[in-house]
Amino acid sequence: MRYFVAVAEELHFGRAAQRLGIAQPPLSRAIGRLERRLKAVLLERSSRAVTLTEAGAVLLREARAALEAVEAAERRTRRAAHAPAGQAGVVLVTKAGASSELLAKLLDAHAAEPDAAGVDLLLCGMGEQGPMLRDGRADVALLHLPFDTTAGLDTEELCTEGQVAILPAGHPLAGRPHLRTADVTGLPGLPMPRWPGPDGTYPAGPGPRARDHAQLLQLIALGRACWIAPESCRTQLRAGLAAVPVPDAPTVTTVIAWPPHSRSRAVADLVRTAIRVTS
Amino acid sequence: MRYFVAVAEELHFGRAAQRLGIAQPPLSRAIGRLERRLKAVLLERSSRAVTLTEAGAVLLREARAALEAVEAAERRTRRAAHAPAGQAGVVLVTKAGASSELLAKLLDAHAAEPDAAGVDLLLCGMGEQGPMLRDGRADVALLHLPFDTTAGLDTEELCTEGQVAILPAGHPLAGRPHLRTADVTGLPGLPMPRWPGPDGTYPAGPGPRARDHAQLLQLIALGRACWIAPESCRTQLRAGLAAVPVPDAPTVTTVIAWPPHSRSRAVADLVRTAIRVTS
DNA sequence: GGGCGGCGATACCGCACGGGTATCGGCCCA
DNA sequence: TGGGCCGATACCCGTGCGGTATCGCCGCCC
Repeated sequence: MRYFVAVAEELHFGRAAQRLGIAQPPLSRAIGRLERRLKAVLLERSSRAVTLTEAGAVLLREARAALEAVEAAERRTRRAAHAPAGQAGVVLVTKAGASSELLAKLLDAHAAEPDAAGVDLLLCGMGEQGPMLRDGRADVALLHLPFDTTAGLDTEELCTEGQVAILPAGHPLAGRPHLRTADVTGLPGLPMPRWPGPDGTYPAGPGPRARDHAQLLQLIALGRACWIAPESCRTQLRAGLAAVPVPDAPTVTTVIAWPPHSRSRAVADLVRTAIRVTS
Repeated sequence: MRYFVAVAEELHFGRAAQRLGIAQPPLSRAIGRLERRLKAVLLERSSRAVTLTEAGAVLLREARAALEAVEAAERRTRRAAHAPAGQAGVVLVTKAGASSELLAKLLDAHAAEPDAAGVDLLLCGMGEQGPMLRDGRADVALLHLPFDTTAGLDTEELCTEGQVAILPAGHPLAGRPHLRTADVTGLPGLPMPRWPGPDGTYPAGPGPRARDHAQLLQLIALGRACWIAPESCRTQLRAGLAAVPVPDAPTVTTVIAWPPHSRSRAVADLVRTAIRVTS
């Protein structure tokens, strides 16, 4: 299956074999066997190009999910076994720089519980929490709707907040009591920065490129960009930045999420604590 | 992994091997290899009994999910390939005897769409829709909250309705304009029937045993039981049965659900049609 | 148009892993 | 203390997977 996913992604047996660290002939035969076993033609080979059939597209989606599931099984088992003193730790993942206040309250409250499991914190980029939960690198996540997707996860809502525009402190708009989204999106000389997608490339278009929140804030302080962010980030603004409420921007909901089949006691405890802290 | 799940469920190498159709020694070695590969002790063998370690319990949960995922991959691919004329069909699963009116409307509306994919209908027992979606026997399901769980599924709400008590036509309560839950639950001589769990066994306690809706309705008509069910079932009541609203019973929400990673065009079409039909 | 090069399939070979049978070793129980 | 149960080990065998060499096909370019 790993083999098939590699070929389906590369659409090229040679490169796929290279990526898998095997030679090309065994790969060809493996795919052939898979096709015979499933009694399905997965790839159309036309001597110049390899294309996915409809069945192949189905298998690609499903096989990715299946591989993630077995990776998750291996990783979680390894973690459970290697945990010191039989105390199974939980890995909590969230976007770097987001919800830091809530996070601090949650970690403090959880640490204060009797017989609390250890919590390992894992910070990631935007939109990476879902894959991390699915492939077992993490057990629980803090997500921010509507930016993150909760597809396939169990969730509990924690809190909602409005958004603010982050501007250079000296900017004319920084003194306003509030702004509309339209006021901020088209500012000459203050474009929204671009973020790298999951594949590491930046979308085309104008705007400076930023890799994380620190870079973003620095760009704004330098007067090269502006941004719209949840209110709670006001507590971590550095000098040279101003925040102005944007009432018509969508409200942001922070939720705690976990893969539905892995509701271990430790995860359930953490979720309960999170709800208690925010209610 | 299949091997480990078998042993973990049987807690007995001999029986597990038998269930898997292999001999016991290869099974022992396979588990040993797995433990070495994961660097984890999964089972405690004490010459008289086999018990799961904490890591073993984690792997059992995760491995079940992973196995379901690969089963799903195989099944869906097989279906996609064997579909006649390259027209990928969708399997819609729902509880036998539930939502039949909505179902009819949905199927009619969908068949009337241009270029609609074929829909295979699959009826199942209570609470079996989740596993069916997860292991690929079905692609979309109609669920009824709060009876079914939507954990790990993407859903769209379709409709909500109150519940009614189903009583023998001649029963004294059958003439009332409405009832409370408490009026129905403790009726002498009219207990709630018991349903078999997923493992096929009946919970202990009083009440006749029923295997499906037909048996249930017959039991009620015979004056041996009563039941509380969603309003929509009134349209399919046979003679000898009466339905009385129960305003304080929880309202039932019918949702359409699908596994999040498998949002194929055909599934998306069906979901859209379902929303249109019920809005 | 013919030679060339790229690419997937096939042929053939060796090893290693998964499966089988026979047997051992520890433990409970009679 | 011996028998029976159960998992582990020993040993053997076949299949499957991986490797190298080579073929067949088809665009491309000189």
